[in-house]
Amino acid sequence: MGGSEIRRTMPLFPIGIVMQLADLSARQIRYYEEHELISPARTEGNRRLFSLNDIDRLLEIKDLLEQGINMAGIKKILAVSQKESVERDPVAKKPEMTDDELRTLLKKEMLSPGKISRSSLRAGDLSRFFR
DNA sequence: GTTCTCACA
DNA sequence: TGTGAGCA
Repeated sequence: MGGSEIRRTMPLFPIGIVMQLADLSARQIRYYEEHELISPARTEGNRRLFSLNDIDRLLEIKDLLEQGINMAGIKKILAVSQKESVERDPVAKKPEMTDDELRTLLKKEMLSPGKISRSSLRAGDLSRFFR
């Protein structure tokens, strides 16, 4: 296991930030959670906290959804992705997205068309990820 | 101000 | 999926 794994699973972002990064409504994000497509952590106050992995998954879900795949299908595909990373030979090299690639993807999301109002984001939340 | 759950003129 | 209510 790479030490970067903990960085990706570390609960960091509230739903508001995730909404902007993944360009999904809070309703959708919560809906996907209900269907166990994601499982964000919770604060003591019951607020959801998403990790980079959660966001990565959300983007994947969004992608599949735009391809016309329904919840059942996505759930299945995501399950396979999970299974593959688990069954993946521990010794073998993992053809997985690197942290850097993930950051690049998120950065791209922030700067993608329609997100000119991203100024509020630079304030803190992600600043340390895109130094 | 933000997020949460619940419910639907 | 959106939206609004009523809380914390």
